[in-house]
Amino acid sequence: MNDLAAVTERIETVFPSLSPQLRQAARYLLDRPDDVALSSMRRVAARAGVHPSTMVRLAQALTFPGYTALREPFRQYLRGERRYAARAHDLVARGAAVETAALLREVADLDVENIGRTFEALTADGFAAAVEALYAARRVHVVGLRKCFPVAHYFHYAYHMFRDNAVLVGTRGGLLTDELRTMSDGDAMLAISFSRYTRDTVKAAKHAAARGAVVIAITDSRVSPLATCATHVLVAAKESPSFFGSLVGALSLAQALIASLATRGGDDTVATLGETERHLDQFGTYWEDAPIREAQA
Amino acid sequence: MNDLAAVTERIETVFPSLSPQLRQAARYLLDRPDDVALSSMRRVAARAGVHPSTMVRLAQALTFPGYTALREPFRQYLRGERRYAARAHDLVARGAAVETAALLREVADLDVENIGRTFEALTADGFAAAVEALYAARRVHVVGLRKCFPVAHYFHYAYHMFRDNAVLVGTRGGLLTDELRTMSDGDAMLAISFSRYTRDTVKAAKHAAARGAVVIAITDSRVSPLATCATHVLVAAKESPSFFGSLVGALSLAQALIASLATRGGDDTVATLGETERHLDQFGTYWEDAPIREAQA
DNA sequence: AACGACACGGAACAAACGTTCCAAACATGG
DNA sequence: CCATGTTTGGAACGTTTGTTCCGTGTCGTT
Repeated sequence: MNDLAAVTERIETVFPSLSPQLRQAARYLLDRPDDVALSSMRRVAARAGVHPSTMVRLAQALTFPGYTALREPFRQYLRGERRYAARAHDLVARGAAVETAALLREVADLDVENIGRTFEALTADGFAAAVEALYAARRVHVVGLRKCFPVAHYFHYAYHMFRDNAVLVGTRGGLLTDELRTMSDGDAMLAISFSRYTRDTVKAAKHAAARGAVVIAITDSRVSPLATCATHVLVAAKESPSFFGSLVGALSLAQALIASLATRGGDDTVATLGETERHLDQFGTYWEDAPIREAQA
Repeated sequence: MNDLAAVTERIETVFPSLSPQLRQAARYLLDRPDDVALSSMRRVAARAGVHPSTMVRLAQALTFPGYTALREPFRQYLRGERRYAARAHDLVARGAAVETAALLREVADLDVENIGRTFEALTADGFAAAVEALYAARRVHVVGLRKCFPVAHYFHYAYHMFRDNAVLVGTRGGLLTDELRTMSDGDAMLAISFSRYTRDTVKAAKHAAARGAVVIAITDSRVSPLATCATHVLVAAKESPSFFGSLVGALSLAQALIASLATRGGDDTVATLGETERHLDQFGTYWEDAPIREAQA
C-alpha cells in the first residue's frame, strides 16, 4: 500500500492542483527517487531548488504527517526492490514484451559503450585545440546532412544562443555552393559525417580546407574522408543494433563542444544567455502551466 | 577504489585483528549493507548490538576519518547498482587542458548516467505499447521544436527510410496549424519536448489528443505538460553540466523506437531498406574513395 | 599485588536534521 | 481601492546525528 508506486501515483494525480513551488519539489521526487532515499531533506530541497519548508508542505499535501514519513517509501524501495534486481536491467518484461526488453537492454548497453569509447579516444589537448579554433573563428559554418543533420542542428541551435556568428549549411533550400562561397581563412567549419559519408558534406569540408578555413570534423574514423581534410578530428563511436548507426556519441561530443565554448566565453556568455532567454520569454515561446486550481482535462 | 567491494574486502582482511565488539560491528556491516546505507549510525549500532562509539572506532580502524565516510560507499552502492562506469577517466591532460579534461569527464559521466536512468525508468511493456501504437498508425506526425528538433528530425529521417507515412511537423515554414489540420483518430503523434516546454509542441500534442490521435511523448517527466495529454509517455533523463539539457537520453530512446519499429516490420522493412539504399547510391549521394575502401561499415 | 595497555560504555558536544511559526509577497474578489 | 486568502522564504525550535572525551573495567606482565 505504502510503496513507491503508490506514492508516485499519488503525486501524479495531485500534481495539477499544486502550487508552482510544490510542483517543482514534486517533480524532483519523481525524477530522482534514489536521491530522496539517501540524502537529507535539506539537501534534496536544495537540489530541487526549493525551500526546505516546501518539502514538508509537499509531504502534508500528499497526506503524510511529515517529510520523514514521505521519505520512508523511497527508502523501502531502494532497500527491497533494488536488491534483487540484477544490475541496471530491471526492465520488467512479461509475455510478448520479452523481446522488446532484450532490444532495450542492447540499445542501452551499446550507447553507454559508445559514450565511453568516444570520450576514451579523446585527448583533452586535442579537444581543447578544437574548441580554441572554434572560439577564435570569425565565422563558424556547420555542416551535417542526412542522418548527421540532428547533430549539426543541435550545435547550431545551442551555439546561436550565445554567439551569432554561426551558419547552418544546407537549410536554405539552395545548393551548398552558394552558402560556402564566402568562406576564407579566419573562418572555421564544423563538419559531421559517418560511414557512407554524404558526398556534399565531404565536398564542403574539402572546399573549406582549400579556402584556408580550419576544419573540425566529427566522424567515425581517423581515416575517414572527412578526417583527411580536417585540422581537428573528433572520433565518435556509433555502435548500434539497428540498421542505423547510433548518433549518441557524436551528439555527446557536440554537447561537450558547446559546454566548453560556453565556459570559454566567460561572463559575456552568461549575459547573452540571459538576454536570449528573456527574449524568448517575451515572445511567449514557452508553455506556462495552467493556473493552480484548474485540473487538466 | 572506494566502492563497496573494496570496503568489504578491507573489512575481511582486518577482521582477525579486531576486538570482539569491533568484530560484531564489522559483521553487521557485511551482513546488512542496505541497512547501513539507509539507517542512522545509532540505529545500526543498536541493531548490531553495539555501542555507537564502536561504529566510529570501526570506521577509524578501517582507515576512514569517521563513520560518515565509511557509510558513503554503502550508499553509493545502493543507488549505484546502476551506476555504469564511464571509461573516459584516462583522458590525458597537461597544463591548460586540465579544466577541459574535467569537463569532458563530467559530460561523459552524465551522459552515461542519462542513458542508464532513461532506460531504467522504462518498462518493456510500456515501450512495446508505444511501438505498437506507432506501428498501427495510419500516419505518424513527428513534432519537436527548438532544441528538441534534432530528435524529431532523427526519428523522421530514419523512419522514412522504411516507411513513408511520417510527417515532420514544423519544417514547411508555415504554421503548425496547417500541418495538423488533417489529423484524426487512427493517426499517431510522436511529440518531443523538455523543460521550458515549447508552447507550440504542447499545443500540437493537445490538439492531436483532442482529435482522437494516439500521442506518444518523449519528455523529461511524467507530469510534464506533454505527458498529461499523452497516451504513452517515455521519460528521458537530461542531466548536463551546461546551460543546455542533454539530448542523449531522448535520442537514445528515439533510436530504440526506430530499432523496434524496424524489427516489428519484419522482412518488408529489410526489403524497403535495401531499395532505399540502392536508390541513394544511384543518385550519387555518398562519397566514394578511389583507392582505399573504408574498413568497417 | 601492582602496573600499564587496551577495550569499552556513558556523557557531553557541535552540527545537521525535520519541523513549526510568522511575516512578507502575491494574487483574488468585492 | 481595501480586504482576504494563498503562497513563499526566513528564523527559530527541539531533536537527532556523528563524534569526542573521559572514566571504568579487564586483561597480561612483572
